[in-house]
Parts: sequence; C-alpha cells; structure tokens
Amino acid sequence: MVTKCANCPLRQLDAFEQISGDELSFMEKFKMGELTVDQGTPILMQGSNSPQLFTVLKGMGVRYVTLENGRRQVINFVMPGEFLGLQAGVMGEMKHSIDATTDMVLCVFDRSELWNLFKQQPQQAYDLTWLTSIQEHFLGDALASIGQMNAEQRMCWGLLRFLERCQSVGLAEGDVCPMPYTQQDLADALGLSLVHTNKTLMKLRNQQILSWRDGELHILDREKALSHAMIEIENIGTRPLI
Amino acid sequence: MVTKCANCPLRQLDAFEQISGDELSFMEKFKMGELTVDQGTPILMQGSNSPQLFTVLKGMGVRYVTLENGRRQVINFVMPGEFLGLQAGVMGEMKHSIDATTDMVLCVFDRSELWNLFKQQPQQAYDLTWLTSIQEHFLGDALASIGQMNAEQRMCWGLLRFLERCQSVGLAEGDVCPMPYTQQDLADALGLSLVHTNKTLMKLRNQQILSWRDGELHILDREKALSHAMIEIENIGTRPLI
DNA sequence: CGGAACATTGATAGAGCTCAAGGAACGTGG
DNA sequence: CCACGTTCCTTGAGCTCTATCAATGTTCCG
Repeated sequence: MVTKCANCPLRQLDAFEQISGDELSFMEKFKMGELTVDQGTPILMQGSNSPQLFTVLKGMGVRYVTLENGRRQVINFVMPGEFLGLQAGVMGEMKHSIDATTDMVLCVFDRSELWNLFKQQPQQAYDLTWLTSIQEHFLGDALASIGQMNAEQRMCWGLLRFLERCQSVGLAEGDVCPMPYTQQDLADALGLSLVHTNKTLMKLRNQQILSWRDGELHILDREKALSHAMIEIENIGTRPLI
Repeated sequence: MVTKCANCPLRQLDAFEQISGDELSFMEKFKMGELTVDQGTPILMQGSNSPQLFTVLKGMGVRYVTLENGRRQVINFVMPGEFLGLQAGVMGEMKHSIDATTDMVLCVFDRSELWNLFKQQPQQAYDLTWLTSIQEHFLGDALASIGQMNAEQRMCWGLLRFLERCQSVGLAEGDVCPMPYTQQDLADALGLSLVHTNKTLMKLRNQQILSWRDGELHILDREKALSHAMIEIENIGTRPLI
C-alpha cells in the first residue's frame, strides 16, 4: 500500500513546511509510486541518465563519486527528506552515485513531469531551488572542513552535523542517533585513510567526547565536540519537502 | 551607460543559451542597474542579508568562507556569467563572502523580484535551478579533489578547471588564460599551505607542465596535466545566463 | 628611500598514509 | 554444531607528504 502524500509521515515533522491542497494534489499526480530497496543496493549511478527522481521516505544512503584512481569521495550521507536525482534531471546525467546503506523506501517521481512542476507550481519550483541552495551551502561547509581542519576537527564536525540532521528528522533521542555507516564510509567522507579514521575515533572516545558502537552514535560532550568542529548549530528553520 | 540585456556581451558567446523576447523584457525589468567595483572590494559578506542579486558581467572574484580559527577556504573562483547572492535570496543570509579580485562590473537585480521570476518565467526559474545544480556538481568535484588527491594532482585539477572555464567565456587563447589570483588564493582553494603551494608550482614548472607569470597562466603540457588531474574535459554544452 | 605585498627557498617537525597483521562478529554450508 | 570465509574494526611500525617557522628576494608604489 503506497503512502498518500497527504499522509506523508515526514511532513508531520516540525522540520518540514506545510503545503497547500493544490500543491498536495499536484504531488499526488507527480508521484509514480514507491521503491523499496535493500541495504547495499545502488540507487543512482554515476554516468547514468535515470528517468526517475526520488525523495527519501525511510532509511539512509550514501552519495559519492569514484575517481579514476579508484578512490572514493563521499559527498554526503543521504537521509529522509532528501531529494535525489535532480542533477540528472537538469543536467542529463548523474555526476555521482547513490547507494542504499540501510534498507530504504523512496518516493518515485517521473522526471518528465519536472517541467510541469516549474510551469504549474512556482512555489514548489522555488522550494526545489531552496533545497539545492541548502545542499550547496552544506557542500561548501564540507569543503572548508576538509580543506582547513585536521582529522580530529573534521571528525567532530562531520559527526555533529550528522547528529543535527538526525535530530531534525526525528531520528535522534537527545544526543544519540543511529550511525549505520562503516568507518570506511566516514573515512571517505572526511578525506582520511581508514586507519587514521580509526585512530582518531579512538582519541575522541578516550577523551569521552563520543561513543560509537552497535550502529549507534552518542555525543557525550557536546561542548568539546563543538569547540573542535568550529561550527555553530545553525537553525535553518523549517524546510521544504518535495 | 548601462548595458541593455538585449545587447548583453556575454550572451553573444557560444557558451550561453539564447532567450526569447518575452524573457528578455522580463530581464530588462528585473535588472536594476550596474555596479562597478575596484579590485579588492567585498561584494557580499558572510552573514549579511543583501537585498541584491548579481550577475558577473566582467572581471573575476573569489568566493570563500572564513572559519572561526581564522583560516579561509576558497569555495570557487568567480567568473563572468556567474550568478551571485542566490543563497541570501532563498536562505535569508549569505553563508560565504565574495570579494572582487580584479575590477568588476556586475548586473544588479532586485531580490524581491525573484519570486516574480518563479511565477512568471518558469523557464528562467528552471535555468536558475540548472545553474545551482551545476554549481553543486563542481563543488562535489572540488570536494573529491581536496579529499582524495595530493598537492600536485590538486593543482593540475584546479588550474585545468580554471582554464576550461576561461575558455568557455572567451577569456583564453588556446591554452593561455589570465590568472589574477595570488598563490595564497590558490592555496586556500586547494587546501594547501602557501609554502607548499609555491613548491608544488615549482615542480610543475620544472616538469614543463605549466607556466604562470605576470598574471598569465599557460598550460604547456595538457596531457601530463590531465593525467595528474584525473578528470575528463566535460563539455556541459550551452548553459543558461540569468 | 622605505614599506607593503607577494614570491621563493631551506630546515625541521609532525600529521597522516601505507603496509602488515591480527581480532571480533556474523552468516553459510557441510 | 563446528569450520570457514567475509566484512569490519583495531593496532603497530615506518615513511612520506605537507605544515610551520624563518629568512631572503622581488616588484611596485608613495
């Protein structure tokens, strides 16, 4: 049984904006169905030209590029509420890949309807631009971290950001959140080697800043973590959900 | 005398898409005027909430974030055709700063008209999303370079990308282009120290891969540079210009 | 001429990488 | 139920790359 947009569990969250009935009915039409995938499944592939767009309903994934030398850079961790495939939608082909890290449920949209969205739903089009802009902001932030911080700082930055995002979609309880990724994933996201990632993690554990076991991340000392990460908790308010 | 959008020198270039008369007249209305700034002038500042949006007509700038520890990460080099300030436009405040590196001329748009663009000009709204998407792609690319490559590779990557962009806006002659930035700017863009940037540059010069003097960059050996950079020359075709 | 901004070079230390080996957890098939 | 393979995590050793510190050179401008 497919979830109706009107009953979208994500939209119940405070983090997301409400939409009008008109927009809602457009979404219902725009939505082709739901896709359920097992953990480990590739969802979109670098170089492909997917005819579909997705919104993550449940589960987590990883967005990454593979370089010619075989190295992998994780661009970001994919969470519920995220819109996937727009790049192929406007640019013709995906410049990165997306894999499911956990089991996932995705809303599927028809790419050829994207243009109608722009023509008929300026508010939604605006929202789409909003989403892309936020994404761009976070990427710039990541660039700054990887370019200018050392391993310990990057890790605090990355894990705090991750916790924040979990909190905003109701996946955290206090300073505890799920962390389904491997150390290799984290290493590839932070631009560190696996070994060094592991050792840095140890240091942070020994300093009682965080704990991470059994797929669960605890930020034990927010103060210390924040001072390493050199970021503020920025409240971006409610955000659109397509 | 203000340039009319109809006579926009940038749009003459092959790189940019043509637009309809309707769109053109909207642009004329959207455009508030022109801003001419001297080299070194800040254009947009982190944390500010500029009521204006810009398109670069002439000159180059630098987009960067400043971290709490005083370090600076250059997000990208700003070139003619680029659209500035959208982030403040949709998110309420700038998350990065933009300075003029050379003297610049900017088209100025009224931010409050942005919403009208979405309502009245779906094609232009789509174009805007296109631009943001491309920007996101390049950021992901940068992330991959900084995260996964060594100094020599990053530098080839960065300078080749720069040359490409110059070529697309008609600022290059063959494999020669202007390079108005300092080594410090380049260092901050590549996530390297100034000293190491200088030494890496020397190595590339000694290998006859490139030369950079008097504000002019020559790529002498494209093959070698490309093999370091691990990128393909991707032709993104014509792109929109707002 | 003196100062400022930028480029260059050498010396030294340290952060992070690679290589290598082993341990823990888990699923599968015999 | 045990053996074995696979995946992921952990730890140590040595070496490389890059940062930092410090000094000097160059160009340009007031």
